[in-house]
Amino acid sequence: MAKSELNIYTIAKEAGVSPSTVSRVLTQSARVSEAKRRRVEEVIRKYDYRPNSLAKGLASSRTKVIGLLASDLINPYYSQLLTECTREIDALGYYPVVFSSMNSYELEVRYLQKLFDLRVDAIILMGGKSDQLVTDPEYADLINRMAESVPVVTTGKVEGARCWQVAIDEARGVDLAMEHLFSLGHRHIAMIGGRGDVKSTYEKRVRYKSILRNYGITYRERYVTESNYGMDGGYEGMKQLFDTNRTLPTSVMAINDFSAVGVMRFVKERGMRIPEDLSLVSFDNTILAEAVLPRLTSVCYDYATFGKTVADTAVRLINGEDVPVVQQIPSRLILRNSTAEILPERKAQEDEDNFY
Amino acid sequence: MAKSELNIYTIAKEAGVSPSTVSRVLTQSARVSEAKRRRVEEVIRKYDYRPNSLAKGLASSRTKVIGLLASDLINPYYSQLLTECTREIDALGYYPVVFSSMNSYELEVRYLQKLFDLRVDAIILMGGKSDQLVTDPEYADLINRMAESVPVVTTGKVEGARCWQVAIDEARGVDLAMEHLFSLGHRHIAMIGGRGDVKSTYEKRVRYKSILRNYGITYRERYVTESNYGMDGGYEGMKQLFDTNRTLPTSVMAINDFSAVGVMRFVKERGMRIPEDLSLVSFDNTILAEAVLPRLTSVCYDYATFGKTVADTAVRLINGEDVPVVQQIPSRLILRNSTAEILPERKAQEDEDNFY
DNA sequence: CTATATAATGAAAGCTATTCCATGCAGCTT
DNA sequence: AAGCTGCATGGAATAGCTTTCATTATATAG
Repeated sequence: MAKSELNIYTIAKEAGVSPSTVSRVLTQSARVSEAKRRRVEEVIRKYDYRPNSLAKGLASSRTKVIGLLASDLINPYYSQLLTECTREIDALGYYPVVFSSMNSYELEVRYLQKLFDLRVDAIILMGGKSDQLVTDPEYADLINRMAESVPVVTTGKVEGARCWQVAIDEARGVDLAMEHLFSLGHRHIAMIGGRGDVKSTYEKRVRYKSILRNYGITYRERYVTESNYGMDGGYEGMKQLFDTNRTLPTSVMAINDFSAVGVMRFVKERGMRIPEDLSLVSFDNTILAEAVLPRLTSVCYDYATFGKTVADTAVRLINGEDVPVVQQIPSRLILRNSTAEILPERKAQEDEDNFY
Repeated sequence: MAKSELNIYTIAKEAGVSPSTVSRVLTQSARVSEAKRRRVEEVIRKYDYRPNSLAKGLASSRTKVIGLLASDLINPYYSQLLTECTREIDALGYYPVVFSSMNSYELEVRYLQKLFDLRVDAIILMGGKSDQLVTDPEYADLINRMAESVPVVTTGKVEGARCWQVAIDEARGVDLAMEHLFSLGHRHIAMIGGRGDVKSTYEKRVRYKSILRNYGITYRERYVTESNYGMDGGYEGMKQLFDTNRTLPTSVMAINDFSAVGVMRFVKERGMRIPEDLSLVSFDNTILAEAVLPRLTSVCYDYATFGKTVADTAVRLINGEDVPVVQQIPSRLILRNSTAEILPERKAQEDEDNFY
């Protein structure tokens, strides 16, 4: 681990120019005579010199780095979003650095601060505290303090904080899913998994209720389960549904692909089939939806557009451009094999109002 | 975006001490009288002062950041490894920053350099060029240059480069998988997916052949397919197997969980069942292996140990400790439902040497 | 009570860039 | 020929911290 001893002064001396000139060659910020540029570039190549990003950032107060903070890497929802966002950030000439808070609020706050300390040019927040229904005022304060010197973009709305939001149109997603189920004859639709204190989940539930009302269908509390976002959450939710209903609903919306997998597992264990005995729609349309059999009909957010919009927003804010404070990402429904028309006998059951 | 104007001098002045003293309070590098410390801490809190990491890193030539570069975020193999590694890095008092090269060698090189420019305290490489069978000499050179001033740890061996390796014991994994299949009566075992120019795949294939030889079983070229690491790779591989063999092998090892899913899909489409008609073992044991039905019997690397070892290695190198250049992570086999005893009729077929 | 070791503190240099400002010089204009 | 313009360049200040060294204050020993 030798000392590098290699800096802009070394290069300048070796090339017979001033550090300023070397800097100009490096940053291409001003014109340098052809001869000197060539000479400097030669020396740089000869020594494999690489400018120190810390010094550069300190001196210029721009780092060309955009910091991403996601609450999880294992959930493909974040992986895919991160990947697309990262791709665009790169295309726009910035470096994307990723932190994962591993679902810990404590880490999230710490890393958020570190991102600030590192003087990244913009901060992008995905999930976690920024997706809570009730915003922790301290968290909003923190974001506000950062927002004074660095643009902050989130995928959830942080109440009372001056930051930009690129959000999914949750309501539209629920519309699509439910319309699809209705069109297949389903009237008894459960909503499995997720926690009500998470904004995106809360919004889905609100829409779910309101659609039922519009269609004149009774809202049943026991059709909505509260559980985590993993497979076990879906499994538990389905079990709960099974335990609290004499007759099962004919269809289920799972809060994400993981929980849908949990639902599938439970259903399979009880000897029922998907989609024949139960239609299943999930949200997120991650790679998981393609991986299982039957493949999942899923609400899709178009990660490419989503990630791109987030990245573009960040960069435009860096450039001081005007950007709408809220942008919505449209949802689509990807039809696969986990949904089917309700069976006649189930339909009959329904007509007799045999559902408990 | 107001100017912060907030630096160590501001704090020093406000607290009536010198910047050196503030620095001492900040870094806890030397003793400061109780009274002054309290005073300084108070002022820091009052202004919400946060030291600039760039300046700190520049001045101290230590950043307390460890850079991770993975070739992919979507593959849960990397997500899980990254997560565990990250967890340990955090526990050891460092900040983990993640770059993803999105399977692009060009990006990998660029980000690797950026990591160096950012003066991270250590660099961890996962996959990509560092897992190629034949090391690109320019790449090795690059790593060697970095390695002069920063420890580099990889999950694959980079030929001719002075870096540390924490690798999976691929051979052992293959042993476990094949012994398991043998014990179920299988003699015709295919190996699906992956590319021979990827070291980890190459090593698996080499072991595969040598085990067959040890058991006196003919090695058949057409039982090994060359394809990518996605679901389509597994699907295509299985199709190829189907097309080039009059009688299918009774079992398959898939290069990873994704390709196993592809295999399952193809098999399903042809109306065959897993595990009854075909036993399937995969490598990596990612969350995907738990998600599909039947759940996959899979070779597991214990991501927690793996990630921890990688992180520990990096930190020990930072501290100038001696660390073995190569460390192996043991494999286990996780038994699930994708493998079963060979069917009697298939067995009979085998005895008649009816296999083509 | 002096001598000496030790703890606390400040001053100043250093880390490695960028950037503003001043200067020199060539080429034009009049 | 004098004056002006504009480009190329170097010098010096600056960004915000750490760290070494020197100094002062305090405590302990003799």
